[in-house]
Amino acid sequence: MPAKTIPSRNSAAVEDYLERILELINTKGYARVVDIATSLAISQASVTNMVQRLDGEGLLQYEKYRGLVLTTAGETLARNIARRHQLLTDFLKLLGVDDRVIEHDVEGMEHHISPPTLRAIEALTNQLKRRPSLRARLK
Amino acid sequence: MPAKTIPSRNSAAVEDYLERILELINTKGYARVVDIATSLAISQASVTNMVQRLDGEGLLQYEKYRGLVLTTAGETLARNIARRHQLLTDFLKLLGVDDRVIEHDVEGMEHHISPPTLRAIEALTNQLKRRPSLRARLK
DNA sequence: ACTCGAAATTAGCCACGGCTAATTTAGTTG
DNA sequence: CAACTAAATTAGCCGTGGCTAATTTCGAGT
Repeated sequence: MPAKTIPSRNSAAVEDYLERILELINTKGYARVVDIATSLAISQASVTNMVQRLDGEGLLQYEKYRGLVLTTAGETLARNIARRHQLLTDFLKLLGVDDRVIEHDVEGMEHHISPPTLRAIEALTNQLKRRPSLRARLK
Repeated sequence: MPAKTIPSRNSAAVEDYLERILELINTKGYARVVDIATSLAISQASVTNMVQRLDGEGLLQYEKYRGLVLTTAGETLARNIARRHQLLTDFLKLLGVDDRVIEHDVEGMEHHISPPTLRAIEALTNQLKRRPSLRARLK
């Protein structure tokens, strides 16, 4: 059995990067530094920096000037982040929150929702989906 | 009409400080640097620093070695923050999330919930309160 | 009034995650 | 195949918000 990876809490920034990288790979087939930078509205230099860090943390494999791919660990993590993002978006959508506000708030809060809380919100969302009368009462 | 205050986005840190300061004032009648530090689990030096900044931003009045009081602006802001915190806590409580998890998650996410989202969650919470059968379905 | 300990402050440091400017690389194109 | 341009990288900077260590202030008690 190989050495365990140190837990190393993932910062909100790390999660944001992974989320966008996965999204780019899913939609374009690859994630270049310039695309990540544009998507996150930050400079290419900042992206290069972070990508090197994520490589060091084993979340992606990166070759200078060549490109990057997510590792298994990185992809698994990114998928979980994306799923959490989608769940929160669906939830707020059901509550009738405006799309712009949803986007803004989810981007902020998603990094702070633990698995148990997420499961609870998921259960609630599912109930809400099959109770249009209840949803109507929320306006 | 006096000069308008510059919007100046309040950081999560600023909100945390104001929240604790109001809580201390409400429970002990005053908020000393040492109490704020203990409550936030950070050093007294960090608190002194931030308190000076909050004074500069007009959220509290601070006199070296003497103490501090919230300004009207600071108190109003702190009350809104506290209310948002309570609302989120109540909501997750109704969902059956564990108290420890609630505390942790609310502390993280509270700073990212905008007023419209908060209102939507409030409305939902109120419906949930009068539907024990629905609540039961969430377990 | 003095002393002494707790509280507060200052000075100087650090990591994070941004930035710009300058440089290097790679790929396309004439 | 040489040159040009877009992409990427490096170097060096900045603000935020923590920290420790050293110093200063305050106030209580003898």
